[in-house]
Amino acid sequence: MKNIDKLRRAGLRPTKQRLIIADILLDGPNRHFTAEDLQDEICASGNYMSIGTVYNCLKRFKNSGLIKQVEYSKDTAVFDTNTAFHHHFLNEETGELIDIENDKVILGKLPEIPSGFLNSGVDIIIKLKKHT
Amino acid sequence: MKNIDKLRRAGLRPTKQRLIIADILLDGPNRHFTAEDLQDEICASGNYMSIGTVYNCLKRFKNSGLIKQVEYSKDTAVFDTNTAFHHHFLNEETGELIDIENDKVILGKLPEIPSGFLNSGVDIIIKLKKHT
DNA sequence: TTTTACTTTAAAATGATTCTAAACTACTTG
DNA sequence: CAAGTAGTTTAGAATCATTTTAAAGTAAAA
Repeated sequence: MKNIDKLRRAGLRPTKQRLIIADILLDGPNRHFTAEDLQDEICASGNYMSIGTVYNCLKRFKNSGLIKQVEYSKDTAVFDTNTAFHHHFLNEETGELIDIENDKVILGKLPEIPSGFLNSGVDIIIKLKKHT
Repeated sequence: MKNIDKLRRAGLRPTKQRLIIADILLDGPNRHFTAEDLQDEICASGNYMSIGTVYNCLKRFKNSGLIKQVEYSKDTAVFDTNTAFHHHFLNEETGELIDIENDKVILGKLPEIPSGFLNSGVDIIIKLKKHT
């Protein structure tokens, strides 16, 4: 599907800026990135976009389900083009994330959910350090 | 053990400020809190401490293993007096965290660890929404 | 077209956290 | 205990990611 249609289908007006971002994010392989990473790529592709617009587009892409945001990053927001339910390895030294497909993990036992609540998703992070 | 000894044992010089914080954090039941929460409690206890000192003490308490920091909080750093290995429920509406003791969760299957690395810890977050 | 609503922009504002340099204090050594 | 020194606290400035603002621009609707 063309990116302009992905945007329309997601309920986003296909502006020049959103198409530039869609072309970068929605075609290639999955990746993790920050707003600044993306702005650099936009520059590298010969375009320009204010950082405010980058943030604004990322928020809308996320709210429309075109991308996800990684929940457990400290200082800087990290986004993820993999919108499937999945988990992550986290390289503690570099901060690099690696996807773990959902079927690679099985939870054998879960705690009782507090009454009045529903489980609305489980995030698993496996931290990695270099083997000595 | 007295808090002054907990500080000494952790390798921290027991200053007036660190003792105030130790008295608040290390005696009662486990809790999750931000730097600002703690500063409010310090005020409520009739003391005063600059926010810089609060942050500085929290960093040192954390590095000394007296407290932990919760890894997956977005805007504001959240600390945890529970230093045992454990997981969390996250109330998505309020941001409230609830501890999950480690033995309440069993991982039945784990993905293969990337070569050259070691698993250095698994964090599990179970997100909660209100039951309808 | 003309209008209307939504977007983009630069720049200012915000909010959490860290840094700075000076004043202070706990511990060490003589 | 006296004096030194190394670590600590402080207010305030600085930083950094992110959001807001208000004006100018643009896509879709009428």
